[in-house]
Amino acid sequence: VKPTPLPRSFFSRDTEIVARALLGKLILRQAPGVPVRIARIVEVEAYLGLLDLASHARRGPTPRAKIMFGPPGHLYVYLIYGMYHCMNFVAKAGVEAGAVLIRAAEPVAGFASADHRQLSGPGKLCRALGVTRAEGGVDLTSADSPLYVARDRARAPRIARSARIGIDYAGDDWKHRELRFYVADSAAVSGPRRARPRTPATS
DNA sequence: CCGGCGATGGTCT
DNA sequence: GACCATCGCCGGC
Repeated sequence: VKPTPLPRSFFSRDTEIVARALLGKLILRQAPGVPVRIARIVEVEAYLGLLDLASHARRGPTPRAKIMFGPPGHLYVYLIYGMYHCMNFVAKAGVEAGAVLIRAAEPVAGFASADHRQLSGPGKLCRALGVTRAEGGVDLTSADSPLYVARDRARAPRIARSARIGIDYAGDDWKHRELRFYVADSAAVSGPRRARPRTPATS
């Protein structure tokens, strides 16, 4: 029996709220001839749409960005540096055009490798899940979709936050805003942690 | 362990 | 024609 997808109302909220709420949720990836792959989200970034100078939606509904101006709960996938894909969940419809970038996850089931960091980074995540622009626009709230999102049976994780990664081109206002959220104690988080635990001296 | 850099192609001006 | 929400290799310490 498949887990029940999160409803559209989950995604139809402020993008920052959706981003935080996605931590600990499960991504279910189903493709013909491949076992179902399941991953638990541990790192995300909120992109606030038209006004956000770091967002692809900042120039309005261009061909690439127009999916973010549509209904929430759909998938936005783009190609970066000519070789990697990144996946986003559309969070808020209409003019706001919010989206949440999924930056890292923990493998739960269905992966060929045992590497616990194989999903640690937005490009690595899409590569391991086989997600490309071909999946762009799919409905994340249907159990029949090639990709959907569901609750996990787990307590709410401890959450930390920081500035977003790789957006130095955005103005001073936006590049410092703490719109990256991650599970504080997960080893699968990519990039820097706010307070890196120091290795205790070993005897 | 850390910083620098190149790969590679779509998107928008 | 410039830019880019990345990754992993390579060399220096």
